[in-house]
Amino acid sequence: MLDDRKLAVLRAIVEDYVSTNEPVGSKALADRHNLGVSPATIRNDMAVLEEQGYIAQPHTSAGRVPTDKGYRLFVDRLSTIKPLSAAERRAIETFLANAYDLDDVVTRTVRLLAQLTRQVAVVQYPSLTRSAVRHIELVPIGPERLLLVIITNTGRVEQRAIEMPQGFSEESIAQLRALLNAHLDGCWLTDVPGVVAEVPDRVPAEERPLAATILSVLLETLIEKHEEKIVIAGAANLARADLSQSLRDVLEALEEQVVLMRLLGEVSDPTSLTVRIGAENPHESLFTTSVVATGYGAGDQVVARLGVLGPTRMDYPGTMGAVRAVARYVGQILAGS
Amino acid sequence: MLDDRKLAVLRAIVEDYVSTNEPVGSKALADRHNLGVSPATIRNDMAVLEEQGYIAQPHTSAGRVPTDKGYRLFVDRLSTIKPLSAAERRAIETFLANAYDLDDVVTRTVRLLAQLTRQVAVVQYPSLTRSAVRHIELVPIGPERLLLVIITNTGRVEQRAIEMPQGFSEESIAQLRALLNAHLDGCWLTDVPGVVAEVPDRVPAEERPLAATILSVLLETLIEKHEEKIVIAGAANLARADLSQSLRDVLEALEEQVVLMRLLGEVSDPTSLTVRIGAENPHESLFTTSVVATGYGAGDQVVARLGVLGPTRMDYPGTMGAVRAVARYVGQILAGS
DNA sequence: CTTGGCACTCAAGAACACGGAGTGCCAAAT
DNA sequence: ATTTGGCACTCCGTGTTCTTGAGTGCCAAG
Repeated sequence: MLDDRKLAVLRAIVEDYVSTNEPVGSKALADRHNLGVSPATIRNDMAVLEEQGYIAQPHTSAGRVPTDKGYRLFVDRLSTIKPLSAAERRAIETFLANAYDLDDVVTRTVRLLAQLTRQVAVVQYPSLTRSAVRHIELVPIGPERLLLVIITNTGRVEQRAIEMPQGFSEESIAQLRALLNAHLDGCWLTDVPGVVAEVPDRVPAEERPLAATILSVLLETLIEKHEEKIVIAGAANLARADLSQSLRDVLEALEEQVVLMRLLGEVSDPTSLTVRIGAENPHESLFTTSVVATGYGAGDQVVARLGVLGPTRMDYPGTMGAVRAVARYVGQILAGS
Repeated sequence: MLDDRKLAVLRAIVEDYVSTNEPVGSKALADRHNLGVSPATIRNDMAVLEEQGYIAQPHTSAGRVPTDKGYRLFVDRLSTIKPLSAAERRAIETFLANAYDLDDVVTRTVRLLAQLTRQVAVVQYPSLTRSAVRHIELVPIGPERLLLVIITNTGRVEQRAIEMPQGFSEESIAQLRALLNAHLDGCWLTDVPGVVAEVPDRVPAEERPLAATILSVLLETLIEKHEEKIVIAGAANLARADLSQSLRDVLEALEEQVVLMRLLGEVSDPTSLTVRIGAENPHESLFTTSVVATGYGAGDQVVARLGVLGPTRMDYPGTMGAVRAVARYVGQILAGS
């Protein structure tokens, strides 16, 4: 149906269009890529490609532009992920190696990714579900207020204020803190609810109401924070890509956590690269954009995802290379912690 | 030099231009505002205003547009801060009242402000300098790694990992933790360095190296985090305002912490509203924008600042009203904590 | 199946006219 | 001394028309 030359033509069209941002015609193709055939032949091929929906012309008698379907074919069959240059690798390494903090790792990663790809970078904080409790702290911050702090082995620190209208005593807090840590230390976060259910039995009867309040907040926090935190960087790069009118919509979409979640979230395979092109995206405002995402984590377990978003007219091989490389390095950093 | 009517004309020009986004001519002014004089008279006044640099015409024989200087005069002498509508007040109250967390307060505030003003909102986290230590926690998270957590009375939680190649024992950590809390609890953050200096003397000689490492990280953290955290929201609103070409530059500027700091930071009077118009801004990319900012905090002490950024062609009275109102409510929330 | 030739299409740009909003200035009116 | 109507003038924006050129589709010959 599509012989090799037609595929080569499609590849050439994508490459040229990505680099020039102008509809590409048969003559230009014949010149720039030595396909060994005349423009007329290319025209015939292009007619077929258009008929099949891989390319389109903006107006009659303009050059051709790849469609979403065309990009899809290009990504799936016509391109190979471009490895980074040595300089880029070094940049990643030095930039990430100096991070001293989970926050810092994430912040640096998102900036790095934005800079490397010259696109909007999106990084999700390591998931709580894959973490274990390292320590639980209860700190009084007022006569009727308590701060609950949960520290996980992935370095995340969750905090939450608790209102205690009935008040509390220092000792009962200390007791409860010890109890919680004894039971929950090292506990897989997904197992916490089960373990917590048993705790009240070990508490003296008069402390039960206090404990109940705190435990319910604890569970609530874990569930709420389950909706993961996401940071973005490089929004300015969107202005460079001429999404023109829809720019505003895209920016708006990027400010909604929910959309971001779905952007990275819905995946088939968590370890390999996911590329979502144009209308494949989960939100209408993003129909003129593409997303390249992947999972990252310490070792082989995926704890979160990261990726970039840009115009569908995007350098897929390069972007994919950068995303993959950054994800790997971040994984190493996390594993080393 | 400028009689009342000329000022009225300037006010009318600013108001019309802000609402229509088109250069305003003498006839339109005479119609829409009943100034009681003819267009010809207004033309004379406009000629004077232009000569003095308060207004300008984009092209010969176009209407007039306010200059930065014109906006400045408008803000200083011709406008009164517009109070919010009852509905808006209620919106603020319900939206902020449900926050359960410092993070949550800040996040909600910045979104609220963006929505209310339909501009880019910028909110600074409460400063550490005005806070006191509530609790210090040391948590082992590996054989050679320790997590230092500092909790302040403003609800901020700072964390930082510490590498301890020499290792450590549980007891010495517990000891040090107790010691630190005994000395630093309730201690004004600005006083911490002085107090910390005395700590080593109270530590058994064999623990000194351990303590020294931790203390130095503690100080470092306080100094580093001194550069405050800032969040923004509503970047999409920039796309609506037609900053056209410079949009990219503005977005880029907003991604740099340093610029943001200076945006809110350089203030004469910390409690009242600061308005910085066009070229008064500290960064060249922001010369087509204005900033309305103010301090906020519990009671009368200012712990941080917040504000919005938009095109110089901005509804100053409305924006100022919203910024002031939000700052007050946030102050109340913080005071209530 | 490929190629050169050819007529056709259409977007983008230049040249031009023109209507209109707005100005500046002046002389008359208040 | 200020305000006002009148008037000539300036340009911006818009619409029209032409031209140019890149690119196409088709066809007949290689």
